[in-house]
Amino acid sequence: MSLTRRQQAIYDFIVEHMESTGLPPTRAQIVSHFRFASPNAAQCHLKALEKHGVIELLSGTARGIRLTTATKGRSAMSLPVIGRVSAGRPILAVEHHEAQMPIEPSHFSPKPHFLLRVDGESMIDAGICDGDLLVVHKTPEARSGQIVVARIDDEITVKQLKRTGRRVELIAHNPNYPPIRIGRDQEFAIEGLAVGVIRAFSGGQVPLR
Amino acid sequence: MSLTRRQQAIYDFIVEHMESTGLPPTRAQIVSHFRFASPNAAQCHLKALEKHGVIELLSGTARGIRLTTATKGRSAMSLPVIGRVSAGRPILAVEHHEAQMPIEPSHFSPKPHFLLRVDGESMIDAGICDGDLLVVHKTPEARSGQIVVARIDDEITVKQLKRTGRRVELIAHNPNYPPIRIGRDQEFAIEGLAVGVIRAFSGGQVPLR
DNA sequence: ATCAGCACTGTTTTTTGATACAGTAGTGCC
DNA sequence: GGCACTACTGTATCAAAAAACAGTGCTGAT
Repeated sequence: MSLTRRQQAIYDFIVEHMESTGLPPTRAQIVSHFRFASPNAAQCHLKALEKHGVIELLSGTARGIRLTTATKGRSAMSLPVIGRVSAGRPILAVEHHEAQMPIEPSHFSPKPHFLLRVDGESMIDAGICDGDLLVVHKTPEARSGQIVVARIDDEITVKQLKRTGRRVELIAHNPNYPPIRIGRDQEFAIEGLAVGVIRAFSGGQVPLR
Repeated sequence: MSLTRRQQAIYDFIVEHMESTGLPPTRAQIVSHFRFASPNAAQCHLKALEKHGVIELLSGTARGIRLTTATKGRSAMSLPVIGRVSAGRPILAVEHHEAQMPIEPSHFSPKPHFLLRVDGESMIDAGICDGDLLVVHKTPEARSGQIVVARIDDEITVKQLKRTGRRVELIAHNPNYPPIRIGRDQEFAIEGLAVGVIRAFSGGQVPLR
């Protein structure tokens, strides 16, 4: 059952009012915004919205309007954003922390541990662009085909993992970058598994190929 | 100048109350929580907190307590996730709300208003894949070259905007999709501007081309 | 020793705000 | 035509809530 046009307007006003002032509106504030002549107009609309289940009215309390949809499942978790990783230092070292960013952990699986700023275009065909924040689950294990954050000697890189028998390869997703084969003399470790990407377009700029 | 132990407790109670009920507490609620005998105890504490600049009191309004910006920055802003948009209904209508997700608004510019779930592969060469959440700034205006959320008649689509003189074209970024030219008889509106992308890899699955 | 500031009690006044009751007008439906 | 439903006007009442005023006792600084 969906809202009528007028009910939607009332609902939008409540949301807007809460965002701008931090408080739900009173009946009187709804009345003055919509130029109603009677507080009962607002009251009836609120009752209708409650009947539709989109808000909850707390009887007898001032501004007792609660949004039922918005209140659900917000367990924001703040993850560290890792910037340029300097050689020879562990990836989560304090000096690599660029910022802290809240994300919804339940949106990613497995559980994310940190965000890594992507440097370079080598994974562009996998939809991972320069400057993107890669959402990473910290783990030393990964299956062939997964996108991983890997360390070769002291270099951190993001590539697709490919295991052929005992040989490990890191596949770039950009025709200009050849696959990387791990030599016997190289130190290799998987730092984490890519579980998501967060990108911000800077000023309407588009990452095109 | 920092808060006293007692003032901190009052402040914590306000934050906790707002998180659990969605409303700031009244003086009476502070009184009953701290077992005060007088409403003035609460009133004086609120005045002290306001003097310290951590809250703002809206004079004469019920529950008129606002947490100042310093504390607001810590908690992420929760944006609605818009799923499949049904024809003929406004994009932000309640029935399209799929979920609510906290994000860091300052990470995106201009200010994001909602998240739109991307349907289809038409923008894959711009790094926007099927199932991605597009971070959208709601605006009816956009410049040529920007990626927009547009409505043609009753269909919502994500494309790159191209203006050539008076003609408007929507460019897909996938060689299999031709550009869309807007006819004179078609209703066209820009719903918003893409300011970012959030993607979750489902179970190590990689979006490859 | 005194004074400012904190942390309250106790009381009163005045708004603010919720909510009930009684109606009116318009629409779509069967 | 009658009924249900939306969308209001207009009035009234009472509880919830803000906020002022007048105090008390304590602590720590000058």
